Amino acid sequence: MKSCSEKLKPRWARRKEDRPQELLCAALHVFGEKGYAAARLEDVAKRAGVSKGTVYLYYSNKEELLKAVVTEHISPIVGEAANLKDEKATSAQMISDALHLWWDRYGSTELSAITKLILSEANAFPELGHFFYDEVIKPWWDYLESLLKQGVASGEFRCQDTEYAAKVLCAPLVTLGLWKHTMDACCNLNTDPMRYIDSHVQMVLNGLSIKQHDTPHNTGSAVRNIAGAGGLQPH
Amino acid sequence: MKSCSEKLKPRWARRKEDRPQELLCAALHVFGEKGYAAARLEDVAKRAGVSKGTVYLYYSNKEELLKAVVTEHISPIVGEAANLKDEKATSAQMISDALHLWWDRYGSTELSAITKLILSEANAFPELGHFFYDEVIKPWWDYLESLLKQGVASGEFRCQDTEYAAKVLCAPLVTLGLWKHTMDACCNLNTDPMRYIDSHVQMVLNGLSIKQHDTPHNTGSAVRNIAGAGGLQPH
Amino acid sequence: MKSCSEKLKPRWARRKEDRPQELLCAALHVFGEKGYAAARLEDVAKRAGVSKGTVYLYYSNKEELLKAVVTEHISPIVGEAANLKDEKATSAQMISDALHLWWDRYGSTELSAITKLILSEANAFPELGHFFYDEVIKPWWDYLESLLKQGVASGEFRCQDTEYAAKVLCAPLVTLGLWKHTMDACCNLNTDPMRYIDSHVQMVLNGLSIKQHDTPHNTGSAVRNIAGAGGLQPH
Amino acid sequence: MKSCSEKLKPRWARRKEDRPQELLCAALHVFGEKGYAAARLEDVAKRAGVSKGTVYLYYSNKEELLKAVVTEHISPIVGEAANLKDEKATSAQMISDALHLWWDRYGSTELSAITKLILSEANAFPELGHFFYDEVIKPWWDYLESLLKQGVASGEFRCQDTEYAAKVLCAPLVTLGLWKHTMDACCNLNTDPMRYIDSHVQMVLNGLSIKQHDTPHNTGSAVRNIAGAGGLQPH
DNA sequence: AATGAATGAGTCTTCATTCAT
DNA sequence: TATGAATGAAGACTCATTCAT
Repeated sequence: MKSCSEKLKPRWARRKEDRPQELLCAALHVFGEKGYAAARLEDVAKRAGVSKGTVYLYYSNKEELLKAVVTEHISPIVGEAANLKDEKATSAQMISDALHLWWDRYGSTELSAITKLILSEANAFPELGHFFYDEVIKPWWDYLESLLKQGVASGEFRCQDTEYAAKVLCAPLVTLGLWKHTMDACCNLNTDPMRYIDSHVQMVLNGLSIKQHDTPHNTGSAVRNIAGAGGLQPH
Repeated sequence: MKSCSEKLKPRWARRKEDRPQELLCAALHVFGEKGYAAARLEDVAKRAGVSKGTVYLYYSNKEELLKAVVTEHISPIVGEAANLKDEKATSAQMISDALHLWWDRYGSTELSAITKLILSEANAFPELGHFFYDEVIKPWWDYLESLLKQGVASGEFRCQDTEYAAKVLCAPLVTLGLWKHTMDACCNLNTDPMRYIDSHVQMVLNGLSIKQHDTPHNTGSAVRNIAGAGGLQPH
Repeated sequence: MKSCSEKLKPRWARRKEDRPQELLCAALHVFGEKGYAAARLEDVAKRAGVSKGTVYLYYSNKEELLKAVVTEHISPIVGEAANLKDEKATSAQMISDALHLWWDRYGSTELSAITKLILSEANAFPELGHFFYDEVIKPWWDYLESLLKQGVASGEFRCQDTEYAAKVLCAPLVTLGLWKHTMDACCNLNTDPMRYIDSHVQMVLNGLSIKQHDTPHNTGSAVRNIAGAGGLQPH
Repeated sequence: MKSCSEKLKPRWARRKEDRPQELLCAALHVFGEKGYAAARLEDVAKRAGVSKGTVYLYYSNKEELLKAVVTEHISPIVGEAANLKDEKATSAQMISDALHLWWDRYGSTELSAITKLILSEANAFPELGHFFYDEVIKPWWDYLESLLKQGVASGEFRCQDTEYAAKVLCAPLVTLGLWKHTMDACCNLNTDPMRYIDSHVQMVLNGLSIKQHDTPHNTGSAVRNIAGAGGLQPH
């Protein structure tokens, strides 16, 4: 796997042993809350209980700290999906397990702040986005697709487009993770993750429709009902 | 209505009425790409074809510009979902139409940069998150839930938890919109929106499982297969 | 008299006829209130009921406007003191009249804002200070000194140092004019000019002491009573 | 206590404790010379031998710096007048001493730049004017009035209006302080403070008139002698 | 290794000044 | 003449980074 992390490791992996993890935790928190640009290194230092200068003993600058935050936090789950073994279980069960696993190991922890961080900063630091895609997203997509294919092969699942179905399967969990870090907080919502995941699993496995039928074509009927619909400007 | 890319008239010939929209377009682009904090007003001005000072003739400061970007871009779709009328169509068809509508009217336009912007800045500007939730998200959730309930009432759908199912229904579209603005770009992916939406619609309507059954309980089987799984720190 | 104004007139005196006096009045008000640097030309324009650009039709820039404000407002009283004729009155009466005249013609009008303006800006625009000194202050000093000398010559006054006594005679009126424009306003005081001037006139003519004696020497007794007197730093 | 002009230690050796006073000295000088609005913080910093950013380590912004300049420079003389003790001296002697004291402790130092500063900025920062009035002016007025009353009570002084007489007594010293900072500089005058104060003291104690009489009423005679007297506009 | 005072480049913001109408 | 939108130089302020201790 030609991942970004391999290229990056020589640069980022120095002083791994003695690098205080408090710094990375503090940085994830502050970066996650404020975004990279608005985060002040002094706040990170304060939160880690050290002085501003100390940060520079471990990370040569703000950008390196960001990269370390992402890579170090992610490293424990790098390749995790790829190592998931086939189980002697129904495909439905394995899909459900996989989605719950993602949530347990990722979405429900502060690690999910990483998602927000990467989405926000991927334009400024494309290698971070690439790294995240290679090490986290793609393996999960591949794993979910393998489950789907296995289910189709065994006659348990119907699925015409396993590649995109895998992407779609992940999506609500990603959204949920983002949600917990943003809208839930600012709107005083309190989305229940288990209820959310269960709804998702239930829907994608059994479907909404009692009587099976082809996917409806987009009739555009709803669109027609919007009076005076006009955007600000065509983009 | 002129497109953002047209730069016809010389500076001085452009009228006061045109400026705000030109600035809002430019600002959405720059804010969406860089984030609020990292965006330079000079870049916004340059993109709008004006000088730094001109921005301040229309928006009293950077924050007001951000708020205007969000509110003005969103205003055309405010209440849109709430105005969608019931159709004489199957519920399946209406769900499909609704999801396609969302994409046509929102996800596929530069408006979707708003989502990223709001997720990134909701902590710093909670009123923006709140506004977006009240005016865009909640109405759509409500609309989708009404469709689900209608389908259940008519015997067409099975759905135990219409509230959360509505949230889940939206999620992949949100993710897709974010994706187009971040990972697709930085990883040279080129996710096909129609194929993605169709997979989503197909899955949620018909379900993956050929033989219907109860939602599997989370067995945690996948988790057990991960060796040495350990996060950076407990969060 | 080689006054600054002669050198300056060629530059400042243009367009005298059609130059709107509202502009100068507005400028005096705004400059007097905010000071030169903090005054916005737009405020001057607004107060004069014209647009920003119009100011530039009459004054080539902010500095010229300031100079015009000073010179034009002062010109009616330029040389006024020098033209005061000897009266067939007691010197005491003439001193009193002179001080009341200063107040009537100068201190009590918005012209006194000029004093504040000049004191504030004399460092930045020394020629203004010089002009004011030559055209207003010096003639008044000379006039007052001439009255004092006349009084001494006629045996009505005792005065050892007519030059400095003249300066001192003016001083309370200057202070009063400044006071009305600053402290009176911000501290809600309401100093009564007539009562103030009368006290001044009474004191300088008749003196406080009932029994005449020499000016006491500074014994420094009061100083000795201040415990721990210590400034911020020696200057 | 080192003087402002000493620049001994290299930047890095100066301690945190020294900075504020160095900055306040520099700021008083620059504010006093240019006025608040026209003063550039960079000039203050340069004069204090530090960089722009350093100012903000000690004062959160320009306005706070101004307030600190005023309050810190004034604090040593706050209440000073109120603490002046009665002396076993003639009231004339005490008046003379008091006026010389004011000059020694205030007018002759760079503290007198404060007066100019406050007069210039009292409109913009009324609390500064108020503070100065409460802490410096009013106590001095009260002190001088107490001396006058004491003199009247003991039969040494005649004074009908001690309240206003006290105000008038201060005024020439205030004017002198302002003068040294403005007109003296720009007009190359060199007013001799001692001669000035002595003239003032002599005049107010003994009076100009050899033969005592009532305060003359304003006859307006001088006014009548001015031909074509006409202000710019009625104010 | 750790500190935190100091630095100065970079950005927001203001406003004198210009200029096409 | 008059307007006011537009400009851009200048200055307040922030904060990543350095460095003497």
